[in-house]
Parts: sequence; structure tokens; C-alpha cells
Amino acid sequence: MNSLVNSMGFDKPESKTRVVVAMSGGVDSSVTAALLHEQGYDVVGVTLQLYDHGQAIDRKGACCAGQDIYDAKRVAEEKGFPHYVLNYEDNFRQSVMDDFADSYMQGRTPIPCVRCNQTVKFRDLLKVAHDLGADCMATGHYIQRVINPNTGMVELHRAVDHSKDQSYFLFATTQEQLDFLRFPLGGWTKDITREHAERLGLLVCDKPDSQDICFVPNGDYASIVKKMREGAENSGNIVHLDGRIMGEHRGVIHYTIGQRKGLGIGGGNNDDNSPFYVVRVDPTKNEVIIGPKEALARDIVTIHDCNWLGCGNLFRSDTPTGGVASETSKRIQVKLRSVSQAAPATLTINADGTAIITLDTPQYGIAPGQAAVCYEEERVIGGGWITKTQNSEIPLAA
RNA sequence: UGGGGUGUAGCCAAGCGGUAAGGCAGCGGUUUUUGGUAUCGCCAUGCGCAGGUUCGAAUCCUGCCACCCCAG
Repeated sequence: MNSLVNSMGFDKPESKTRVVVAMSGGVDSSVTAALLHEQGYDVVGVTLQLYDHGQAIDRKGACCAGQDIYDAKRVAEEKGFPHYVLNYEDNFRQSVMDDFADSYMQGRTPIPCVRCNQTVKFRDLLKVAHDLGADCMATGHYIQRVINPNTGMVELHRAVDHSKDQSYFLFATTQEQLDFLRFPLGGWTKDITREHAERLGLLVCDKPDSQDICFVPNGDYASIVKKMREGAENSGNIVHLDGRIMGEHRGVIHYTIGQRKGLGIGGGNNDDNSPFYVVRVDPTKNEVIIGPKEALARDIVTIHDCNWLGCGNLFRSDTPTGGVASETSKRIQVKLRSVSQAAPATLTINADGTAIITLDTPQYGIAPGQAAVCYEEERVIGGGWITKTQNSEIPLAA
């Protein structure tokens, strides 16, 4: 190890190392920026204005609008490093909000946070960082960038604090982006971050953790989709798998696979009064299909738009002559939702860029539009967007 | 109109003389940088209505009402 290499991995003094920090106005990114500045780096804070000021001004725990932009700016001013606010409203609307609305209209369940990381933050903001002459860009994400001592390759690993780990939201980070990114908080717990926020005297140290979708007030995502898309609340039938019409829904955007609450269907509709769950959403027929919990069990998941971190070649044993990638399988752990244990599975990457994940044991409520993120122990090896789920026991079921 | 059956929360439903189970739905909290799941809590001074018997009635008796089924 070269003793001259600084904590960002550069063979030069901190003061000569320019780090652009993506600042949301929250505790984590504020600590990241202030800490790097304290360590002597040439810190430049950048905050993106992502959506309308007015509607978000009183929201606590949001990011990137109104008060949060002001908070980020004040942290930078107090610490004495430059800070820029970039208006990305159009960009954000195109890359994140449109996809969000379209997904719900098509009966899928989007993850805007991943889209945002994938586009606005790690594609567009990263370019800005390059343009500003930065050596790297740092964020306040709880995730680790690890250099493999054997291969020398940069890897993405889960945060030390699994309860705060954000790897699920960052699976689409490319190898190229990862080379340029830094995540100083990945080895910490939230408590440590807050201690540093207090020690550094940051005014944001008591801000609550963000939750919910940042551009959706009060958790009412449907109201946003309704504003953005005609016919979002066209009512239709709630239909049981056996064909019975069980009720009326308020627009398919209100429902997601695996959902139990909000169906409004009372007792007496089956033998044991067990609850109903959304099994499928059919936007063309404008129907929400429901059934018992068992009908949700799925163990085969198809994903597309995959991103594989540095180990795509591990699966591709290209034939010496044809050069066509053949299918090979690999044991992995997979997360099909942000809050859940990674489950054992087998991953098969296809030549066409899709992949199949076969779970050892079925899971309930896997929804198209969500992400499947694959791990090898602590390492994030990538993932993709869920397009289709099946049950190997019932091959013909949708 | 005869004969039979049933009336307990928004829905399904237990209870069979001792002071109203459970489930579904709903509402609220927890969890959570997506949605959902999960989990915890709340949810009938009252059992179709009116009398009666009893120390005590959703439970027994009487009358009335409503709905369902079978006859016509």
C-alpha cells in the first residue's frame, strides 16, 4: 500500500483532490460533505432541485426541494466550501416521474429511487462532477465501495450496517460509475453519522430520516399519478381468480401485486374468511385480480435491463468459435424487495440480456417493476428489473 | 295462505341461563429512502322489536316484525 494514497484513493494531497458531494439536504450527505471538507479535501457541494418548491416546502424528511436545498446550502456556507444548486426539474420529470406514472398505469410497481440513482444522480450529476474537474464524486449512501485485493477490481458491497444498507437501490450502478464514486458512510451505522453531525455542529443533525417517495407528499402517490395521467382513477372490477366479480376498484394505479389492504372485501366470500391479496393487475381489461395468499407463491423470476458488476464474464463461457454466450448458472442470494433478507437462489444469465432467478423456496408478492438484486455474500453483483414471475409447481399459471 | 327455517358489528360467524369468541373489512401505530408485506393496537353496555319468567336472559316463554325455503 502506498502511504501517500489518501482516503479517496488518490496519490496526492487532500487539498489537491477535488470531491463533488451530492448533497440532498439531509443528515447523511451533509455529514459526508462536512467530513471530507474537515479532512482537507477540495469539496464542492452540489444539490439538485428536482421538483416543485411550493408543494414540498413544509415536508420533513424529503429531499432536493425547498427547505432541503436551503439546508444543504447553509451547511456549505457554514463550513466554507462552494455549493451549487442545479435545476433538474425537467430532467427528473422525464427520467423518474414519467416512468413512475407510466409504470403504475401499466399495472407495474415502480421504484423511483432506483431510477433517480440510475439517471439523474449517477448519470447526469456524475457528468457535472466530471465537468467541474472532480477526481471523484461522493454521496451519503450506506453502501461500500471495496477494492478487491486479489483482482484489483472495484466492487460494490453492502453497508456494514445491514439495517441501513441501500444496495437494493443502487444495483444499477455501473462499473464505470463505481470507479468514480465514493461512499464514505458505508462502514458506519446511522448513530455514528448522527454523532458526527453533532460534533461538526451541523444544523441538520436532528432531521428525520427520509422515507416515502421524495416527490410524493403524505405518501399519497396516487394523487401524483392522477395529476400526471388521464384516466388514472378509472374504476373497474375486482375479480377473483375463480371468475367471481368481488367488487369495484378505484383505478389500477392503487393496486400492486401482493397487496392485501384496501380491497374492501369483507367476510363470507370463502370458507375460512381468509384475506384476499392482489394476484395480478390487468390494465387492458382494467381489472384487479385477487386470490388467496397461496396464489402469490412464485419461485421463478425473469428480469431484464440487467446490470452486472464486473462479473458478467463469469457467467459467459463464450464458445471459442461462435462467440455466442452460452447459459450458465450461479448460486447467489437475491433480494426482491428492499426490506427483506437476501434469499438463496440460482441465477442464469441469458445471452439476450435477460436473466432468470430460481428461488430455493417460493416468495409471496413479487411484483413486476420491482428490482431483483443479487448478492454473493456481501458483494453486490448486480440485478435487473422484474418482468415476469412464475411458479414451477403450476407451470401454466401466470 | 299453510308447513319449515333464520335473525348477534359493515360482512361471515361462535354462543344453548351466569354477564357478547374468532375471522374478514375498516381505522391507528410500528417497520421502511419504492409499492406492498408483516406486526401491534382499536372496533357491539349490547344480540330483529316489545313484553314476561329468573338473583341473573343473546340463550327459556309469549306476541309482533323481517328475510329465506318448500308447498299453492
